[in-house]
Amino acid sequence: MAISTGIGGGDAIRINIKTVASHAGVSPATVSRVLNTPELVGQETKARVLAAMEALNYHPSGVARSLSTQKSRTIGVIVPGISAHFFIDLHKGIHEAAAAIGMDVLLYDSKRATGNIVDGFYTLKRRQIDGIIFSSGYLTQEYEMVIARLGIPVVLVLTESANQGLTAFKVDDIRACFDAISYLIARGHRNIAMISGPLDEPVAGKSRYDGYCLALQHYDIPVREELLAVGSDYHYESGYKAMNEILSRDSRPEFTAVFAACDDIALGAMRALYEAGLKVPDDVSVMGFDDVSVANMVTPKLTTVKQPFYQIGARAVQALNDIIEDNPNRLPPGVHYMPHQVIGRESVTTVPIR
Amino acid sequence: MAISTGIGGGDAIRINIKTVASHAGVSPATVSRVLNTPELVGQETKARVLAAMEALNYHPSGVARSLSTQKSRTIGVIVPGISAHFFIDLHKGIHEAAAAIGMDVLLYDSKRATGNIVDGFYTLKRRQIDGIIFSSGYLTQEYEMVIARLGIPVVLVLTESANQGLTAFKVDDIRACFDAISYLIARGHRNIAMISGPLDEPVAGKSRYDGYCLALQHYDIPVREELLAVGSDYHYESGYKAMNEILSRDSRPEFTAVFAACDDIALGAMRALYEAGLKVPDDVSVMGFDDVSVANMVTPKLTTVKQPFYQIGARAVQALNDIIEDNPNRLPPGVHYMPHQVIGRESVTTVPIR
DNA sequence: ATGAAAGCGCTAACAC
DNA sequence: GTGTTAGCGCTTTCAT
Repeated sequence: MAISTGIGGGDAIRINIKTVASHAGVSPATVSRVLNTPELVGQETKARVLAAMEALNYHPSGVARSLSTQKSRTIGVIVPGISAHFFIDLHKGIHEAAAAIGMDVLLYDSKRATGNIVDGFYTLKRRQIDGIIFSSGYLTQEYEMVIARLGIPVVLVLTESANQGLTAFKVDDIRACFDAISYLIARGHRNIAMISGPLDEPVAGKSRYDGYCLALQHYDIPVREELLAVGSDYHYESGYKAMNEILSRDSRPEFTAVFAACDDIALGAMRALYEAGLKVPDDVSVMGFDDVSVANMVTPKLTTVKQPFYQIGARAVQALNDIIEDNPNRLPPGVHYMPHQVIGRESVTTVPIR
Repeated sequence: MAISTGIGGGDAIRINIKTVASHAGVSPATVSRVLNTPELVGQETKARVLAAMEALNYHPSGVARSLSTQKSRTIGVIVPGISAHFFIDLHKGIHEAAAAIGMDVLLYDSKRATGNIVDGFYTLKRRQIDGIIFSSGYLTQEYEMVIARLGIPVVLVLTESANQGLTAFKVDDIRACFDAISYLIARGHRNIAMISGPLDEPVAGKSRYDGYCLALQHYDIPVREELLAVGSDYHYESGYKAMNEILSRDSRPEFTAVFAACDDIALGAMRALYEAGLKVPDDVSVMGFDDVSVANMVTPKLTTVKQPFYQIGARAVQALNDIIEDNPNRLPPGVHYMPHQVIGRESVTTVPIR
């Protein structure tokens, strides 16, 4: 006998709930109770158990617990790459909100060599995560089907889904860009160039350009094609290249301001302007989007539109948890817009009247 | 009977290994085999099982597997805050290397509201993580004792431990700073200011200042106290404040270059210099440390010392895995220095001969 | 307030 | 090549 319940003669003795129980002279159930519902345990029994845990250096197994309860207290986060400045605050919001409710976070990079997005869902499913926060681009029908099959709660962040069946948190990109351009127009700019992201990308690509167009039209300013350059992604280099592309067009268009689809692009554009001998903001104003931390660390400090990444992350885990716990007052599916804000700094100035 | 082995009349049928087994007309063990050691299973049996999995939309439970194998294929990472630019590449290295060997990563922020470092060890222990990568400052004796009690493999990153009992990966900070200062001296600088981190912090604080002093001494240049400002942390604001502090000293010391303990500090210093009407690099050269991505996105581009964060992260997970698997050719404990590199860009220039 | 016992879903000897 | 069975460490009715 002696199924290795304790001091049996073997290798390193594994301290588990049974060991603690027998050491404290109680049943495993009681030990479990002091761990989970201490109020249901008698004072002195509890004390004995606690002492035994301490003495035995006991650490309850989360995986055994998860197997038994069918919950892992873990949320999975699917992102496209972990290096964007972009994601720092989002992760912080997610992590802190998760920590606050005793949840852990498992990150899945959908761009990593061996995987892709669908793989991410499967991987996280295997891990028994309780829910997923998804921010890896537009959520297609295909993904929605996978999610449905898997039966995992999913909340979207910085993006939205094809048929609005999932709850999502993001900024109103069109509106935010409309406001950005209005800010520029209010300062006298009328020839405003834009460096967009890929236009076949619905959320940060197309809609930000749409916002730009809408604002121009609203103020009766013609949208001119020669003032647009489409970046191939959202990085510094793309901004640099795109700006140079505009600068080197046959008939170099006049413009007093540039609006970039994100801060990194704006920084690249500023560099190109600098190399072309143009001063920011004296010769041309530059406006970014995101308000990543570096926006405030460069000279001139970048005027931009702030996305509340931290809050978006935090709200997402709350919403996800509400779904997981089946909280009656959980949010309905659909996009929930989070407030953006134009942050005026140094890279935009008023156009001198001449 | 019918322990809910399958079609029993209940709520949502849970698909587990048994369901798949009976559906395929084999035993659970065989299903387990096609999952783990497919080569030991007959061709057509395997096919039947695979088909059953597909048909039933089966996803093996990682937690049950972990409970059974006593391994979670997860590594924990303890960091002080997740927002430093600093950590982006490190995390990328860790994540990609981990993904490559089928491991997941659980991040624990030691600065998060409810926790501290010791708490982090306990939390991760409960999660049954297989090992820990620690980068939350100097590893004290106290922490080493906790680690020993917990019996978890730990690898250090960007830091070291009190008694060298753990394997660690980092740059040789003293040497790296020596090289940085030598680079400046080779370009004619002799009056070199430094903005250090807190000097009571051994790895990035004290040792980087030591490297600075050593280099000066090596070239017979006196170390002058009025050329040092101690930052209260490693952020932009500290650099800004520290630079202003030097600039506003009673007898403003002469200097042609500033060496910062990290890039963020360097950026703050550049701002202070700019506001003081001093041009970089014409009036004063600035040298950073780290080579975070923004170093290359500002104008003038920052000359700095590159720490190979990505490689450090990747090496750490390899080393940790070797310890976990008890690989015979695993690395010995102690610090393993990773190569640093001076990256010459625009913020440092040669001192004009006068 | 506490105990007994049956699972949670998988793996790993050990048989055949 | 495949099946049997005993756990892995915890939670959770159901008794008492």
